[in-house]
Amino acid sequence: MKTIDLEDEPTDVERQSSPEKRGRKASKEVRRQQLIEATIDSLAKRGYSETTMADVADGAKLSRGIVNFHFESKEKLLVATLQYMYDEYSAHWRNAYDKAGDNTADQLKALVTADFDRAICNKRKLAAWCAFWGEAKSRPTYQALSGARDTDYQNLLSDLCSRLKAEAGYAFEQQALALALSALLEGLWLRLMMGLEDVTRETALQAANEFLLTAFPRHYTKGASGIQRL
Amino acid sequence: MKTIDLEDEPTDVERQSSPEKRGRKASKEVRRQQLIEATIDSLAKRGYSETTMADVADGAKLSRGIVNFHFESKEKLLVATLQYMYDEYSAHWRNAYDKAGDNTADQLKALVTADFDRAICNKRKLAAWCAFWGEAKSRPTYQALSGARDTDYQNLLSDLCSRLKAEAGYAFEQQALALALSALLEGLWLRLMMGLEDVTRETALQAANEFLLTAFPRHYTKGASGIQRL
DNA sequence: CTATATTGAATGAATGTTCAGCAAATTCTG
DNA sequence: CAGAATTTGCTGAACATTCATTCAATATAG
Repeated sequence: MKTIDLEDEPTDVERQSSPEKRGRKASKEVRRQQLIEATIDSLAKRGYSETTMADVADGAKLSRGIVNFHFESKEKLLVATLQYMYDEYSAHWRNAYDKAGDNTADQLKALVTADFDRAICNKRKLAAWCAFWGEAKSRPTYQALSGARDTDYQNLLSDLCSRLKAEAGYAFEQQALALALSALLEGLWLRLMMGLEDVTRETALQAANEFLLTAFPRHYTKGASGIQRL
Repeated sequence: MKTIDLEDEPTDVERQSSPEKRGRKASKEVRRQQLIEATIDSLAKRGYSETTMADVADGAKLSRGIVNFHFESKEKLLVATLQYMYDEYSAHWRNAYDKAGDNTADQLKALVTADFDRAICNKRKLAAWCAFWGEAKSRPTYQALSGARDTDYQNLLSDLCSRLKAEAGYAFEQQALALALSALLEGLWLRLMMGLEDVTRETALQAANEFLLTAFPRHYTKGASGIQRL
């Protein structure tokens, strides 16, 4: 119970896929990707306000002027980074949804579980998300991309809640509950990021499951690991 | 349904209580307070990374060097601002709790309702909170104060959930549910701050109430305005 | 050899901090 | 109580630093 289970996955450049292209002269896309990863690192380590172009360049082990070459400006680098995280998150939940099968309860469970997957839910990424959240209000460019849970996601959640309600005749108001659910997920992310109390990926997922359990008692039951579909 | 109900309360210096001391020479405490309010304004308007000492000084309609005179540095100004918001929030929920009477269900409802009170839950304050959240991870100084919902609050929520469970024999796991509830509240704040979708103070409160309704069906029922204790 | 990617020093703008001086308030003094 | 002396709050120009951006020179791949 004492170890915080939010370790980062391997950091830095080891992530790079094509080792043949590591030296001087890598393709445009590889460099951009490399710089975006370095940006996420810096956002996580130093926060938005302390992330400098030099940090990013150093993190990527490249020279100072490199970022302005591949991205036009700091602003554009950050937008590209946010877009990358947005796309990754988006692809992740869509994939989880596609793999979940036809059962509505399974689909909802899959979406919730996916949110706490190591691949997206780790200190590094959460810290980067939060860095953008902090700036989103005053930067129109960020706003659309900052709420990871976008309109599509929200609509899907709402739809699933609606279907479960129809299936089992729950009394809740579907729209309010869907909002509650997505806010809960985001709130748990925030808690994980803060990393104060002993909130771990596991306890966060438990809390989310507890919500499903109480909101949809006719669909889920307590299982050995987490919840099961009835 | 189209107007966003998140207007700020009167901004700027009009908030000041003692109008006699408005000219040159105000007491140390009054000046500090004035500068803290200007800081919140700037955080809300420009975000953390764009908030400068000049902005704050201009916002307070005072000279450039004033902040370093009353606070030693920018860092200390920001810490004082965060501390102020923390104290205010803390006093607010404690007051709501004290006024709620002896009934546990009433107390929990009062805490939740207090969270969406105009006095704390408005664009200006939420934006300022979020600005700090974005920096909290990389600044140890902020961490303790950034989670507005601190240990005391969390313990109280947990305690209330526990009592309600004992009263009515709910099946939920008390700790997970308490975490879910406080994360839900923070998540709703985040949503309100982003201000994209038509999430208003009212719909946010509805979502929170929907949670109480589904989690504690033996304690609450749908009422004319929000929920009622049974 | 040509085109392209990369470097790193130079530049200039933005910004936190300092501080000598000024002005209002307060205390002292005759 | 008047006026001098002192304390206290405040100003804004000057300074130093940090940082994004530029670009001429250089290295590498094809």
